[in-house]
Amino acid sequence: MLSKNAEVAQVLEEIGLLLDIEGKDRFRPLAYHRGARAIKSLGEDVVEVARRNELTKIPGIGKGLAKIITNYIETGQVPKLDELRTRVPIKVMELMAIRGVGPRTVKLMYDKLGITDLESLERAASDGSLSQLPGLGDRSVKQILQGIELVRQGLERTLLADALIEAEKIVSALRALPSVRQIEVAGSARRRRETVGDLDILVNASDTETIMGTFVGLESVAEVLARGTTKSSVRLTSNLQIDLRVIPAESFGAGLQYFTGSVDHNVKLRSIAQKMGLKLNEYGLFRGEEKVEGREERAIYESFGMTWVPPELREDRGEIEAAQDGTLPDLITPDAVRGDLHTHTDQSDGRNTIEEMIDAAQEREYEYFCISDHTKSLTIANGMDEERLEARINEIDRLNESGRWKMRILKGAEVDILQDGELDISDDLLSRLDIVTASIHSRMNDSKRVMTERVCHALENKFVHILGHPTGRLLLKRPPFEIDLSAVFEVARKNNVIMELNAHPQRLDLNAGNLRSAVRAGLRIAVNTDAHSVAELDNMTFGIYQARRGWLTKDDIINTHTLKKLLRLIKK
DNA sequence: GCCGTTTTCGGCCCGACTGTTTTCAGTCG
Ligand SMILES: Nc1nc2c(ncn2[C@H]2C[C@H](O)[C@@H](COP(=O)(O)OP(=O)(O)OP(=O)(O)O)O2)c(=O)[nH]1
Ligand SMILES: [Mg+2]
Ligand SMILES: [Mg+2]
Ligand SMILES: [Zn+2]
Repeated sequence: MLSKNAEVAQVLEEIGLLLDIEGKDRFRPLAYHRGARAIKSLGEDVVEVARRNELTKIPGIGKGLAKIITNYIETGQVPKLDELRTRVPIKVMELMAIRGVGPRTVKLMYDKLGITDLESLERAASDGSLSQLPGLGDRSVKQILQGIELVRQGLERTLLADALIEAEKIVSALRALPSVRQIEVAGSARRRRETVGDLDILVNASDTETIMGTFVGLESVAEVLARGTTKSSVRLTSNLQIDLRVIPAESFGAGLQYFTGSVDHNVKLRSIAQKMGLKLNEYGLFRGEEKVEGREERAIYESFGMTWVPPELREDRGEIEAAQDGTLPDLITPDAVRGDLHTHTDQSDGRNTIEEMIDAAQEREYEYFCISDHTKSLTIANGMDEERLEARINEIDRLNESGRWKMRILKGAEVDILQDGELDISDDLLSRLDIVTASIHSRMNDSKRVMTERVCHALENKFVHILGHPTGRLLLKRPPFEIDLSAVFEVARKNNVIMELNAHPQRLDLNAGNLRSAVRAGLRIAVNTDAHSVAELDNMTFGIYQARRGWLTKDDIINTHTLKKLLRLIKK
């Protein structure tokens, strides 16, 4: 099951690959690849963007690609792709997914041996015919056979949260080496993308030999993909790929800039350098032979008359222009958070008691903390009925009165939005809560129109403060349900409802693109952990990462405000 | 196909590693 964005990206990707293979034009396929990347990292429903007629506002999408996308959304058809597939009947997506196999190899294999898919390639590799092709020796064939297996296993991306744990292990192993002066995680992990394709690690060191040796010799390494003097790659037993780049001190800033990406951000920056008669690469910024900058990443941006761009924004979505104008946002930082407005206890499906959760919140020096267990229709989560909710309200009153905690404990609930958009708890009881979060937990496959009406209706309930995980996505598992977010935003604005940024590493919902649109639509955001245990309170960090990717500032986020201001802002 | 304080035409980022190759094309970052 794919989201529309993923479908559209795949269409563009496949056209790009087929054009690559035809080899007629070097640059046209690049445009399709760039378009595919742009849609993949859009972080907003492409259907919505198309409906607003704003596809060509996306960098890399022009009239041509916009037409293909619109047509695909409206009819499900892509004549250009059908035509290409007829001319070049190759399953490019699966063949080119093999490491080491690119367009030239696919074309050669097709022309000489009629290879069109993994199966026919495997046969040719096994019966010896493949190694007869020019440029393909026994080593290549062996690598291809291994590659076929990996493709069949299905290469998934990895959740940022999981990847960062793995990164820390590798970083600490390498940091222990005496010749290592600096070491940084770069790539999409440094940009805090919610999922990463691999880990990219940059080292500043004098002695590259020992570094590379240690790196490829790490216990978790399953396969060494490349080993050079400045760059090596391995695949771990977990199948996660790690790229290591070693760069000398005087180039470390340029190396970090390069290795952080994104590709499109890099290409744009390098083009700007070019136009200024300069050259930017991972070793520095050069005027002719002379290195102008390189040690400090910041100085490279400043050389272009830009302010330093926070890695989370480096996606070529307007950040370069904003850096030139000096109008980059002052992004939210973790220390600005004053409380968590969505947490669970063992009253519903949480693991810890209410007191354990409050103690943990106190340790995090919060000023307020909302307990918001599930309500009755979520039976699978042991949701509370009115009676239990009322008892909970009284309990929190007593806890606040006890004076055991400096922090204010807010009375909340995560109330289920029913099939008809009504809530499963009476207004009477809702009125006694400080914070009401309304969430969809059922019937997520209903049509877009139904889902939109359902959510909008719930937001019109005058006791609802926050819409919980507004699109219901589960990363690597379930795409967002279909919903017209612009309509939701409009109703939310009218009714003073806040959008949640659910900080669970598998949700991060709203995502970056939608956060940006929500704020543009005049809404505020609550960054909430939805913690089901004490440990999960630390997921706030991932929420802040995503908020930064959504260009959010402190003021956009409701739980950076003091208790007093918070309560005033949520008032209907 | 995209895009614009050097252009609406004519450019399009730049470098490392591998294999099989006699000097580099292909692939990947
Ligand atoms: N200038 C330039 N830099 C590139 C290119 N490809 C990759 N890079 C840089 C920017 C990337 O962020 C960085 C790491 O490459 P990756 O392929 O791992 O991409 P990234 O980490 O951004 O995304 P990922 O989550 O791994 O798919 O290397 C390129 O074609 N040109
Ligand atoms: Mg990467
Ligand atoms: Mg990489
Ligand atoms: Zn919840």
